[in-house]
Amino acid sequence: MKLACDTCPVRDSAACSVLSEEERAALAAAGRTRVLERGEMLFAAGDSEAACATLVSGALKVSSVDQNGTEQILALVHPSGFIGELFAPFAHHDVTAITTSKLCTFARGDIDRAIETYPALARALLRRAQEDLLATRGLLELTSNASAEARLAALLHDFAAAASDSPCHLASAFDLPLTRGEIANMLGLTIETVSRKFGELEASGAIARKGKRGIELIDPALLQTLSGRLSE
Amino acid sequence: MKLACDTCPVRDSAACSVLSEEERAALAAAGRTRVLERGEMLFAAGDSEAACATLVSGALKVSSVDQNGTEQILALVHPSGFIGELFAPFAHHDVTAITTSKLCTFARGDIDRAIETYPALARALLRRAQEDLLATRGLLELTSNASAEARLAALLHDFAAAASDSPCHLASAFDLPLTRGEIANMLGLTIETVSRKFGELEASGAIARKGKRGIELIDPALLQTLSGRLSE
DNA sequence: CGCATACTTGACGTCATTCAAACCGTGTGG
DNA sequence: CCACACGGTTTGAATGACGTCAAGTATGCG
Repeated sequence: MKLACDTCPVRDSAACSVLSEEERAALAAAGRTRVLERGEMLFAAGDSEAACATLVSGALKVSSVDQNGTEQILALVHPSGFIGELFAPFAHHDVTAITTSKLCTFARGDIDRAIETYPALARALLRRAQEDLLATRGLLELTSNASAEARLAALLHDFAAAASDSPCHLASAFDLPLTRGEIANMLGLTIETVSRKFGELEASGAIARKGKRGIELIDPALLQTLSGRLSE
Repeated sequence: MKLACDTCPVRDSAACSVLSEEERAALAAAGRTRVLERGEMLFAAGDSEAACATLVSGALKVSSVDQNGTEQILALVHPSGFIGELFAPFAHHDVTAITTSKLCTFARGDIDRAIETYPALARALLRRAQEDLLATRGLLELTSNASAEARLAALLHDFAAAASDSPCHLASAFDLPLTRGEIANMLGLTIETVSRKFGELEASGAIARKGKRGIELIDPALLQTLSGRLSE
């Protein structure tokens, strides 16, 4: 499918937003849009010709599978995020849709060429890479030291921030983008522990559960306290 | 101090190696070399005008301090590595020398200008950022699921690889670049657990300890097995 | 209606932490 | 030269948090 940049919801926030109209059109000629349903993979660890992509809508997870066969979620990708290891000969991780996702994909060679041709694009991708690095280090801080309760509280806090429109406010109610199992994989816990801690957070009055996925923030300040983070 | 690129040990591997002689000279005019002793900080979390730097020799750690006051090591930087958050208004983490380190530092404004002027430099930094991302995700995989023994075994394996000259061989003996406390902070463990696991690794015949810092690899294959990693 | 998938809950075991004490190499001062 | 203190390390015993195993409860889909 051809790209339709004109109506793209992330045209002002994705990496390609730094290009001029003509440059964008030239890049778009090489790209293809693709839709992935939940569970479909963009590429798997080990793929040698893994595509690169900008996420237009939906959500992806970056994960790996260790020798025990358990999945470990390393990052979530939100709309306008960029996926792709530009300099590695093969992909190191799996990338999978966690909700129906629309992507703008490019062959590696085309992206390589675009980076050479449009220096601004290289700078934009550099910026994204540094932001990804920061996010990954945040997850690392979380999973290394904190208790199970603190990890879950912090993750809920992040989800509430991501679900909100404005960058500085929390959404007071939102749906979990992940299953319990995925939350557990992300936080380095088990499903059972996550489930128990959800119960404890609800009992403590920090949150309320609405069905399986719905979360309502009753006491955001308490959640923040439990997460063990200073108010940022 | 002025830069002396001609005799720089990382002149062929650092980000600036992609520049031509003239370009490098122009960039060097803006840079300053700096030496940090163990424990000295390049910059601290929150600094608004944190410098950027290429590490010439020695080793650095990137760390943050959580509200309990415990340090969490997020990454190690080896020679030819680049440090600096180019797009953030302030530094998010501390950067500290763990051995006497020689750096090539640049003001943020100068680096910003260089990235605009030399597209190849932006691409080189993009590559480094993606490699850093990969390394951080590796540490994330390690600390999330693995047992204390597996974490330590994997870290020792990495150190052995880093201490070796050739990228595919392990050094058979090397000195630990970190104290027990730093290893513990890096792996999300306590000093006591690290010390115990060192004892168990030695008892199992995988390694031998020579003094406080020295490590000799007796059975690298066993170490790999204990680390729970498939042979890569 | 029946099965599958996701989630919850309980009892029990295990591994890492915690608290406490001893150890060791090094530098300092008597 | 020895006594001493100090930082880093080792070791031990007890506690506790999370994992494991196992059963039971929704929710949804064919």
